[in-house]
Amino acid sequence: MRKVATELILGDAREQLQKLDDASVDLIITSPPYADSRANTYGGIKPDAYVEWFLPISKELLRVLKPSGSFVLNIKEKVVRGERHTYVLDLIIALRQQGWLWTEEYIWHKKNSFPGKWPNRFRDSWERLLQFNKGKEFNMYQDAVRVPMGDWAKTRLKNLSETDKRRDNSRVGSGFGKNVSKWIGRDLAYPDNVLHMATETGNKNHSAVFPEALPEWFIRLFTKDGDWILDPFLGSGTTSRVAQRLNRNSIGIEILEEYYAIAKNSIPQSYEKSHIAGGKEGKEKIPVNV
Amino acid sequence: MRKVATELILGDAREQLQKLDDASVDLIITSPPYADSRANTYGGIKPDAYVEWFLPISKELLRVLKPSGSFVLNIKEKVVRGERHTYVLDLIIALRQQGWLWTEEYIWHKKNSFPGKWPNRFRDSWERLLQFNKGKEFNMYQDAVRVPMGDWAKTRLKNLSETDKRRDNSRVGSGFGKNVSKWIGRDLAYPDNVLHMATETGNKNHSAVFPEALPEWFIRLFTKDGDWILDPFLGSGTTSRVAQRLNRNSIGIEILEEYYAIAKNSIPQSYEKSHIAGGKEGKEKIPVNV
DNA sequence: GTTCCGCATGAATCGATAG
DNA sequence: ACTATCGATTCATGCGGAA
Repeated sequence: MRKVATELILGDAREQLQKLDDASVDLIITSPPYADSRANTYGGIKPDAYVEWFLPISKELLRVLKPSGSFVLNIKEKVVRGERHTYVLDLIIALRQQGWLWTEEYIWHKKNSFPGKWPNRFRDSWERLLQFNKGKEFNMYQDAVRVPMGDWAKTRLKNLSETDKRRDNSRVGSGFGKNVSKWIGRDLAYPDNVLHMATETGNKNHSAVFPEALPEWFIRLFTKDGDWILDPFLGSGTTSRVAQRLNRNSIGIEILEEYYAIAKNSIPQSYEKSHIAGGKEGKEKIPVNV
Repeated sequence: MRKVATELILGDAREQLQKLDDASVDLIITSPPYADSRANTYGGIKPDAYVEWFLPISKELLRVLKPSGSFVLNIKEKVVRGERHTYVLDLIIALRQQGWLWTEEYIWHKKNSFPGKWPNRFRDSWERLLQFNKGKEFNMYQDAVRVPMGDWAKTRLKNLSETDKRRDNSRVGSGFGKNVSKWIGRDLAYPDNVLHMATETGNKNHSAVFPEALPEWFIRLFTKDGDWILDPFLGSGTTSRVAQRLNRNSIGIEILEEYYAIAKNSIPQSYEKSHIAGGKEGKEKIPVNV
């Protein structure tokens, strides 16, 4: 196993990003705090102020991303007074004005979305995965996500429509081998831009905003062995954990000590630079000579 | 079987909509020509001019829709020079300024999307279904679209967990037994806002922009027997056909004679008013006294 | 060792009540 | 009138203990 660096930084993304080198990261994938959510930890950004809050951060992201890299943003707008708020739409438009290209919008379909019943809407079971780039040319390793083994294949098999699921259930009685053979027969199919993945809820040791399969899919798709991955809102460390497992270098920034501790404790062999994390020698930049 | 009216109108939506009464329609569901497509019918609207083209139409739609009605817009932005164009986002923002409320965005996941392979993107297998309303109160018949529930319900009913009991105890006034009775015999759950529907291919003579299951779902959700449904871009008649089958009155407008003919021939017992379709007596409004 | 089943929990939203 | 808090609603998932 090759050695990779897994930098975990405790601090505010707006400050810590400034220490990173220009064009030094191959993939940015993150799930920033949504408007008004996680108010007790991240301060609860107001919907109307969301774009204004995010633009200085995305400006730094634009600087540190390599021209061949991609930026994947997991976000969803909040419902305010019965209406979907437009701050995510406004953000997309603002990011384009900042210099980003809005390449694609993937859909993350969460089957186990938050329950509830309301008179005017159903459960919201999807989120946006916005892909931005610096130019029209970027690295994409499509073959890496059609590997028929591993979590992705299992997820694809497990998460089908209700109709398919019923068929699957009825198939279970007649033997599991039938399912496997069906998958193997289709091993040349590329995926589409709708990802079916369940959230990992609190029954695990740590609660993460997205399941490991999600960053894994994009890491495989947009990076190769030894590349650098950045998550400026690391949370409990999902992105860094997956990056290390896939043999990619990574930098994770987390503002909240509690989450930072969870990330640090759950990631084996992480090479942390406490002098950077402590902010004592702010001039030093990473990643260099790790 | 009750008699319903199925008006099919040959003409330009911008003109024909003016003949409809104020607040006379319960549901508008349509799939307008996307930018740059159907160039020979509506002149191939350029992406940059799309909002400007659509607003006069949506203004009429706002007028003819009942306060309790919904407007469901099936639309998808085009990829221009490697980027997703923002005209759909711009349209949402513009429609809000016009007075519409952006209530919800449903995702239509097309399981059998058009195959293809590109160096920088996967198959686009989803489309937006934007729901707009005139106010926060509107008709919604959620029970009409319930789906089979997972088998968890059976086990859940056997024994209620401690948490369930605690949650039940916190309910104001309602007795414990009353709550349990709500679940007994129930095998239907409410759906979420991601719709999994395959496109209809092959076996039909005409190509429809959406499968019958799609308007059917929204017609069941937002209208009741005898309500009025409008599709200003009818195409080959899918919306009108489904509306008639579900015993709803409907008005369909189509500009292209070829599609109009297909719709007319494929819909049995349709009560057309040729003098309106021909535009000779433009003053007459429908639906009245049908 | 398997399979089965109980069980807690979650980027939520609405409407009523209170300040 | 306007904002803040709170209770009610609801279902897929995966862990862990039991069969």
